[in-house]
Amino acid sequence: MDSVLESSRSPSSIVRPSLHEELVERIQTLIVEGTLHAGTKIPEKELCLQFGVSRTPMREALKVLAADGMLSLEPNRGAWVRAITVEELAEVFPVLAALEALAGDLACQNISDEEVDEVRTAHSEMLQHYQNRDRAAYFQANQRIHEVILNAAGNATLVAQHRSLSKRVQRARYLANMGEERWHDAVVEHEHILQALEERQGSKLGDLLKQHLENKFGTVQQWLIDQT
Amino acid sequence: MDSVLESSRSPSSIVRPSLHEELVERIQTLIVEGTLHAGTKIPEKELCLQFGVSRTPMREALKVLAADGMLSLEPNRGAWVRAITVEELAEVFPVLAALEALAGDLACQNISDEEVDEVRTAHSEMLQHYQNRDRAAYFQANQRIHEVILNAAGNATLVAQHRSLSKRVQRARYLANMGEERWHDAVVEHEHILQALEERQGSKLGDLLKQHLENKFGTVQQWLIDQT
DNA sequence: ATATTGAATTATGAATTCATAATTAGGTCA
DNA sequence: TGACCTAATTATGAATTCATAATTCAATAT
Repeated sequence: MDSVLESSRSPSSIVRPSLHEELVERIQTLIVEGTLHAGTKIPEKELCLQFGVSRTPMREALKVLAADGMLSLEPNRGAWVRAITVEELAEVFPVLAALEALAGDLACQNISDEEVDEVRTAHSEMLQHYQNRDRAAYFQANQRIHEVILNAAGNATLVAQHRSLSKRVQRARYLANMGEERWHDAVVEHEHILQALEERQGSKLGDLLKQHLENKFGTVQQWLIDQT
Repeated sequence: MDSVLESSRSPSSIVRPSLHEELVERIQTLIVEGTLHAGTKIPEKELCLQFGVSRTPMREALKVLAADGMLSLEPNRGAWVRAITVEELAEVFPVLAALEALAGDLACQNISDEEVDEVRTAHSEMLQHYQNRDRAAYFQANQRIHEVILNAAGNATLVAQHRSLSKRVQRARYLANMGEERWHDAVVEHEHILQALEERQGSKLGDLLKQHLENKFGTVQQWLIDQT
């Protein structure tokens, strides 16, 4: 989980994250990027060697990641990368949707014109990438839109909870390619999302984001099933 | 955070939780019960002595608790029990409310008649305790109602997220006594909650739970402000 | 050839040790 | 007395060590 806490005592004290925090980040990245893939064992020793740390901070990091649901710890058998199941996906998406809905609602109360501009820009870029059928770039612009909205909600706890859940499904989400039809619909949905945001219609934006995510769920679920 | 994962390989394998897991539980309890109180330093050495463990599993537990927001780790200065601020309270409650709303909605789809009975029973007990102005017992019955609804939603991820956030505000929630008027209103709200549940009106139940929690927020916030 | 046993190997969980940073205590000087 | 500096003490972060559990692999029996 991402910590909500920022606890530097002096305003600009030198932030030297402890080893385990650094490791949590790094290992997370390895998982999301697929270097460490679902269902496989975490090569503790290797990772220690690779990162040049001892087992102590490495194991601290593994404990944190396990508490956050990224890994599972099998007693005396080590840490394993959690394979996301259809069941878990079906659990995570509604929760994520509820959090996004809240984010949308709050964002409309707090968002600055500059932030709306950011969303607009990312939206235009996304459209461009859609025209070019550039999935990777589309995905990135899309992510940015949701990120700006989430941050605009001005609720660090909400951001932390969302990120924690988001990470668990991020890889599946990235790999599950939308069909042509669904992709088109997604773009249309984003048009409405942008509009609701511009008009600061919080409740409506919340609903749209929720629906958008639930639709995405359909795609990801199908992909996961196809993976056997 | 609570882990969502259950990973026993054989059906009824002997569950021997690792030390750090056990410690996470125990320390959590110490915090919620107020033995370790907000703003104070965690006496690492003492706790090790008390629980008869070495620093290694203790520190693993502290890392997990910090990741979950219960503690903050100050580099080279140890772990401190996070003091909940009005700002954090204002962040946590809306998220909790959104999660409860979802839980209510899902619960109406999945809840069994037996579970509704459980809620009814707890509700009656709660009324009795209200009559007697027995705050502690009221609080407990109240907690049980919300717990049954949450579990009835049948979404382990949702339960885990809710519990994680709930713990952070649980102590404040417990200590903040409602005024006579608010208490009465809370009871009335619970009547409506029970009714919506019995009629399986998911959307309505969600709204009621959300509103109920937001009202509770008012009480807790005021209490926290009064604490200076 | 396959299944089974048991020793050798390896990995894990936890205690201990060690280097370094922070805190405390004691002493000096204004 | 009280502020300031330094040495001693203590606590922290991380590496290492150690006991035990799991796994591997060769040898044997079926």
